[in-house]
Amino acid sequence: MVTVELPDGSKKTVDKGSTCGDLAMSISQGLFRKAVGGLINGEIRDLSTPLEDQDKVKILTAEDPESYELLRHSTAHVMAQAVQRVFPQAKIAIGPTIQDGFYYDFEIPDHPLSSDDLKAIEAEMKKIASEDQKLVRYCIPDVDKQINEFKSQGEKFKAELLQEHRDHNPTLYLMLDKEGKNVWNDLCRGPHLPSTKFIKAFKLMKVSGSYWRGDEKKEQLQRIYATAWWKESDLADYLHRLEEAERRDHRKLSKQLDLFTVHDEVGPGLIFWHPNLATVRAEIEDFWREEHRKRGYQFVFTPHIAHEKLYEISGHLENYAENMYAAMTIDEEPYRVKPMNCPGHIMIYKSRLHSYRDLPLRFAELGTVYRYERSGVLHGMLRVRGFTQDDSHIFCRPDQLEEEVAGIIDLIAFLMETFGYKFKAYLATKPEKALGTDEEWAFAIECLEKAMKSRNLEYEVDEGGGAFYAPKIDFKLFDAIGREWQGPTVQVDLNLPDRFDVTYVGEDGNKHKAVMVHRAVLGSMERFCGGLIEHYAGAFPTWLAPEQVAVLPIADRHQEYAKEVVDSLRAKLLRVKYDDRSETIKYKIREAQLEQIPYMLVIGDKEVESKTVAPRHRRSGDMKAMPLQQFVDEIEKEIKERR
RNA sequence: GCCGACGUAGCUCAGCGGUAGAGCAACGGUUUCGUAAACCGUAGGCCGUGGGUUCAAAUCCCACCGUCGGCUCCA
Repeated sequence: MVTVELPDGSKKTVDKGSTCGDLAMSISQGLFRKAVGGLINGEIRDLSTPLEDQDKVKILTAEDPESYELLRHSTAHVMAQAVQRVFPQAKIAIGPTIQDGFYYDFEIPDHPLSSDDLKAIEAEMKKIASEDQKLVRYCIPDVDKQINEFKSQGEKFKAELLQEHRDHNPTLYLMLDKEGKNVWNDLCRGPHLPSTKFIKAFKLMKVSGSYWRGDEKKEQLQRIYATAWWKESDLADYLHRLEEAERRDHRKLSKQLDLFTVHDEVGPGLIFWHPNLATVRAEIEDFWREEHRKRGYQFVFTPHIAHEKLYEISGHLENYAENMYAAMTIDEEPYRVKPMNCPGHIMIYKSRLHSYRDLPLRFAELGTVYRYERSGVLHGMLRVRGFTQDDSHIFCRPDQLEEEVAGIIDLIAFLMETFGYKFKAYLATKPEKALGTDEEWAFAIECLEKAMKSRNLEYEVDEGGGAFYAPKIDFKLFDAIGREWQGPTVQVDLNLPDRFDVTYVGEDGNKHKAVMVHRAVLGSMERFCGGLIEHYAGAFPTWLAPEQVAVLPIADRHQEYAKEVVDSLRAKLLRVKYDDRSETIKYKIREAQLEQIPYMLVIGDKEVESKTVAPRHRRSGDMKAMPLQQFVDEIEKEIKERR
């Protein structure tokens, strides 16, 4: 007999050799019918897994979030089987689960997959699901024999994987039909659903290229992305979420709201900010400068090109050359367009000697840099070749590091909250290949951790995730619809202070190496604003809105007073659109609404007579008429509070 | 860079071997109107670029450029 512990803490004793499924059955038949797997000691396992004494077991059903792993992974196998039914020449590679779904990579010689193929594969998958195939775990008794079998089937990828995993108790998952005949199998660690009958709601999403093991030098494969859910309604919800994301796409909104363009004549990845988006950016930059000035930052400007010597010293030519544009020759000397702002800030620091009393120095710049990105990765404003970083470099003494990092965390938290982003922090520690001594890494990481703790900032540790030159804190942002964005970063540079000999004179009269912190809060104006467009779905809060108020006279006779209203609003520095065209009020409202202008002021006979305005909010609609001054007070308050 | 899809009017799209189309926007009139589309008219295109096939190419083929979805990388 073995005794296991259930999630509620109770104990249950079952026969030796009982499986997770047996346990479910012993609890209730209903549970057994719904059971798709087990969570044994925190690990997701097959329902057929034999239980050991003292195991902590939870029976997984479709109700448990962990069960998606089983569903999607098994659906991936069903898809692979279907692909090989439709294309017998297809060879299978790997098929992991990912966020919201899974993919599977195939090599299908001389047949690029089309959307019609996807339909055919999907139809075949439905068939397999209804065949109620059993998924059965099978330990490979003779690895060499199995490798040879894979090879004879032409499954070279599986053979290669098995060879690699030969010492890790490799398993196959067999798929058995009603008669118990093995109709398909895949080298797989599992776990899986007991049967394909649970697979009901799935959809193949798209095909793309990929490489075997993500290596461009290896075979080019075709990847099918797909999603799977327990219920049709969940699938429908998911597809709806995708539509919502598409509706918010910053490139699409840019066309509707006239925000930015790129031009063939200029080049890909180079952004033109139209007046509307430039207004948003200018507001963000003003806000940014204000918050930095409050926190003791000093603003600097640095040149856009520099002699190659600078990047030789910084090491960028050595480590970063593939992202830098080719040198241009000026007076027979090689110059480069700047890919980063740090060397420039160091030049300013090094222009004179610094006493320990001078520190910390916090240099900040909205610094525009240019980096070569391969053509295939460019994406609207989110991935471009020229962009402006909200860059800052803090030079301080080791004893000041913790406090400086804490100050940065405060700034980050304040800015992100203002924009309505939720965030999560990750501490990235020393990678295998790294510069700097163990002591330097340990000290920097300790300071980062202490700073986060002092601010009660929760964080996860990303072991070995640091840059080769720096331990760092990375922030992930979560937008209005829960999507993840790369956010602020704080890095303690363990490289450049050495390369540039960045020092200060200490109390003892000797030179000491300064600590250099690199940080970006918004990241780049391009990516941040692109993300904001999607976050707000184009409806910028009033303080950012390109136009804050639309003044809409109903008929021509109202124009005189409407113009007065416009002038007094403009005198308050509000951004006002005046629509005096001879269109109906319905039409003017519709247009202002589509332009996402926060407030519309309708001016008709009543307003002219009583010297009021009738505001309409883009979301909440018609408001009560009020004196102009009252409206001004309210909107000014809203703007000041950056709501 | 690689794999796949796609480039037709400012925008959204139809046309897919035989004289370039629609709606919206723009422009000109008429209308003077109370909370998401008044009416009439005008203009707008080397059908991404360059080659080829054909009596004839937006349409078929090739190359290039760009965009999109991925691979990879990252602010």
